[in-house]
Amino acid sequence: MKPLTIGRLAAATGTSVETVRYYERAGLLPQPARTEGNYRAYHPEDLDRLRFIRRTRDLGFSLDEVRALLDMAGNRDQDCGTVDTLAQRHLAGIDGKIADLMALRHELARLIASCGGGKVSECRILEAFSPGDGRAGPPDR
Amino acid sequence: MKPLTIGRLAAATGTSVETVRYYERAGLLPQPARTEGNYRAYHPEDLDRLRFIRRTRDLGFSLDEVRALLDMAGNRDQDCGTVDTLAQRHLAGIDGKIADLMALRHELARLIASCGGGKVSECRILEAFSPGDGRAGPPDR
DNA sequence: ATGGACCCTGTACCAGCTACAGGGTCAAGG
DNA sequence: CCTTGACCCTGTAGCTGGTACAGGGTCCAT
Repeated sequence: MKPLTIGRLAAATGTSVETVRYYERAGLLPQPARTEGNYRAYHPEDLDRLRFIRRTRDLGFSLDEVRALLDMAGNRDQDCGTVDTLAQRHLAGIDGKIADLMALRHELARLIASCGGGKVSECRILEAFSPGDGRAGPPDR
Repeated sequence: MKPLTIGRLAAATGTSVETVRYYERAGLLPQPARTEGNYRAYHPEDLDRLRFIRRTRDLGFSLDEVRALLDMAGNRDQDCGTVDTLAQRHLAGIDGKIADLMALRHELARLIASCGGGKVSECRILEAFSPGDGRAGPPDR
């Protein structure tokens, strides 16, 4: 049966080889055994671990959070409340980001709606980017 | 009257001095004149320009986009359609991000709701992070 | 003249990768 | 057996948008 090289590991998880090595450097993946020719030789469990990492990354957790989650997942007898807490906090962060983007979106949409074409010198969008005074108009140079 | 030093410029626009210098390096702000003692000496127009930059950055435009917007604002006789296009594209990008975050948010909320407390070994959240098979559970090591 | 606030340049750092350069290894085909 | 090409190795630099020093110089008030 085929050895689990870094290329195969990467392909099986939709990761790039470089990213796998990066995760190793970052301490998310263990340093694997090496073959005679100094190739990384992974165990099938590493596949699970990497999939876990990808999944949590896809859910927007930072590498630090992923590390914490991996630790938690390792302590099978520990209470799962910490996991829940971390997830909740992450959810709150996401909600914050959504709210920020919505506000921004509305402002931008309002600006765009105000553009009636014409020359730059009378463009409402650019005006809105400029300071609120009635002076000379947008920045020089 | 007081010379417009970098500190004053920064303070007047809610920017840090370091960021102002960074914008200069990045080509967003012109290289200002220098005093005898090699201090940057700004013109009042630079204030406008920096405010423009801050405003567009707050609206989520990248530095590249800001540079483009500054160029457009400089060509006062040009058609403002390009500005509109850039803004529209930016809006679409924001909408995309919002959609992504919403999807992510729902998934995460679902996961959190599934957590009934207890030990890590039976935690639904961690399970959901793991590969979809019924095997040994979360990553080792 | 001295202290403190300000300014200067240059460099390194953050996340989370990505993209080389310059080599070594391995397996298949001729 | 040798070559070719795909893969792998390490190490380093780059990206975005700043932030944070270190180690110096300047300015101004007291």
